[in-house]
Amino acid sequence: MTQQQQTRMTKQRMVILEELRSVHSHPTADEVYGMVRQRLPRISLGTVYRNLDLLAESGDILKLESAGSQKRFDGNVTPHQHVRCTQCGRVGDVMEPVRLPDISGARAPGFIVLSGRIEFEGVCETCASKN
Amino acid sequence: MTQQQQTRMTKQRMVILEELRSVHSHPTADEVYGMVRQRLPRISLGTVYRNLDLLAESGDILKLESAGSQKRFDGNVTPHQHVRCTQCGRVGDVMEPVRLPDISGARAPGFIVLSGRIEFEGVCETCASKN
DNA sequence: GCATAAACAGTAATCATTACCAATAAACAA
DNA sequence: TTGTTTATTGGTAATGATTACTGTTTATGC
Ligand SMILES: [Mn+2]
Ligand SMILES: [Mn+2]
Ligand SMILES: [Zn+2]
Ligand SMILES: [Zn+2]
Repeated sequence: MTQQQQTRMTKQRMVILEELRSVHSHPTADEVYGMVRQRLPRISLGTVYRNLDLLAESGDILKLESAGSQKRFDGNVTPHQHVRCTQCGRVGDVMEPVRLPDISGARAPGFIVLSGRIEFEGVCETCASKN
Repeated sequence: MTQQQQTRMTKQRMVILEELRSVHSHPTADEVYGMVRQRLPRISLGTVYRNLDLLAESGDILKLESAGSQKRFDGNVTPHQHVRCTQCGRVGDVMEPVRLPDISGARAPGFIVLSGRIEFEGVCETCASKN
């Protein structure tokens, strides 16, 4: 019988969660580091990474996956869809979600398909104004 | 009048393209390197990366956006959908594609939504048998 | 308070990808 | 065929994001 590992609510973890919930910007780990450092100037980047992973694992935040580039985090765990700017990688929330059609027909040899989601691409205002 | 930059069909570029077209496995750059090295033992990893990018830019191959720490490449450029194994990151092709609904209603403040695609997740045979 | 071990700060290591550069070889005209 | 041009190469160093390590700190329960 393995002892259930305790998790402690540290000041660092608390602040990371609060900061992430206070924005809609889907920041990267490095951006979270910048935000949190205003309140905890001595926090280390490693602590930010560790807690972002732990918070994602416990379901308190979302870890947004995308190939290659750096990962982004979301304090809003209610189901919603995302757009990614193809130029800078920024992520935004999609209002009026597009309903995902029935997935059950999707066959992929050698795979068991479990879920599907719609992934949007576009351009953010900042990048659009640069063109 | 800037002179249009020439592109040369080198042995390396040719073999990378051929090898990528000969498989359905959506290999990573490192896996392509392994495949190509059987025919060109002296090729460098940098050359593989460079050519994969050039081939993707010219539309001869696809650079997949799907999540994971490494990017994956596809020699099949005809439109199709992908599943990604959540355990190992392997990518497979989806037969009987699920039709993407009209996305023109998708609004995202601060973004111009340009496209959408369905991203599938699941488990590959290899990982499934390990459970 | 005191003991325990989860979590921390600081730092080194890893992994994927890019950048650099002198040497090589496609492409093309003579 | 030979020569000229310069895109591309192999080898290697550098970068950027993330993870691992380690001695110290601190949240938590008694
Ligand atoms: Mn969001
Ligand atoms: Mn494919
Ligand atoms: Zn942008
Ligand atoms: Zn798998």
